[in-house]
Amino acid sequence: MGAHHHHLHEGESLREAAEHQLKARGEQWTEMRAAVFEALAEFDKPASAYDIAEAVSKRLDRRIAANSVYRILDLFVTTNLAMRVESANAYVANAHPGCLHDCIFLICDTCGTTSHIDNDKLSTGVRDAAAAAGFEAVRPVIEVRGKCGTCD
Amino acid sequence: MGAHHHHLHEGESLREAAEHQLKARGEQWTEMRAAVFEALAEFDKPASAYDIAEAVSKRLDRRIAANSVYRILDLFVTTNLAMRVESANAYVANAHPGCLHDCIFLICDTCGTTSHIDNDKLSTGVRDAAAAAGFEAVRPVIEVRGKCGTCD
DNA sequence: GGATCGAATGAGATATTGTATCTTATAGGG
DNA sequence: CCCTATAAGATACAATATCTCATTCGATCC
Repeated sequence: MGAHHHHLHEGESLREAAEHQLKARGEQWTEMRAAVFEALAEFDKPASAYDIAEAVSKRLDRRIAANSVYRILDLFVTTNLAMRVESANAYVANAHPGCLHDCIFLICDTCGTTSHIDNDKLSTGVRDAAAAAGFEAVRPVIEVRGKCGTCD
Repeated sequence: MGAHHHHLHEGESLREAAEHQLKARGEQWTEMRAAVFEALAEFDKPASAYDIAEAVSKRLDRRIAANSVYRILDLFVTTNLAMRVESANAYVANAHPGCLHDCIFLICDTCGTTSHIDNDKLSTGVRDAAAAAGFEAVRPVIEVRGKCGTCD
């Protein structure tokens, strides 16, 4: 388990935290970005860009193209408002946008539910192991496919 | 670095090791599978299924469809003859097919070259952290994006 | 006010990656 | 030699990702 505690935002307060974080990076908090973030945050599983495009299209009652969503998701990932789950080709909202971690995703192959844990000892270990091999780690990807507690 | 040493196969001897390993699993070593394995082993970077389809098409001088390649790659992954690099949607041949590890990929974002290390302490740590969160780890995915020694 | 510039988004095409289904070929066991 | 199971071919399609160019909208400057 991560040995530390975050204030986990949810609902309105999460949206506000995200807005604040994005603005702090000198980026705009537009209607479109708000819609993408809120749609993303409402999914209880990692959502693909197309899932989000569909959700946002409903929300705004007009068709939103995938490329717009990809652009915004890329921005969210670089500003730590969202994370990409590589092994699922999908995205999740970051519940504590202000806080930077190498996070570890646990993805249930049965129900698709994904949780994430932080473990600085492990992620540091991965970075160190890379460094020992002469490799400069920029972005560790640590994901575990398996079975969650409720699917046992 | 991994704290242990494998006999790393290469060229003909790697092909033979792969053939042996596949047969030991009760699977056939067909011309097609051999062609896919050899094409895969010749790439110095992770290869996509379509890259491989193209290479095999040249090698056999007839068009090989992607789905055949996917079928064979899936087989190779389940029999540990190859591994999938999730963050690159690509595959690499396993240089020591008889030996089972949770491996750690180091993928250079500059040149694409990918190496892999084994570190049982880390992969066990990841599995344990998952277990501590009530999650049954089946397949850890540990990959590091960054910059390799020669691209510094 | 109008000209201009840059950031954000729209529109659509296209590229890439992955699956499903149905048919045909072929290897091995009776 | 025939039967069956496995492998591979053919084709269509679905899902994911990127590219190019056009448009919109503020902000700024004149």
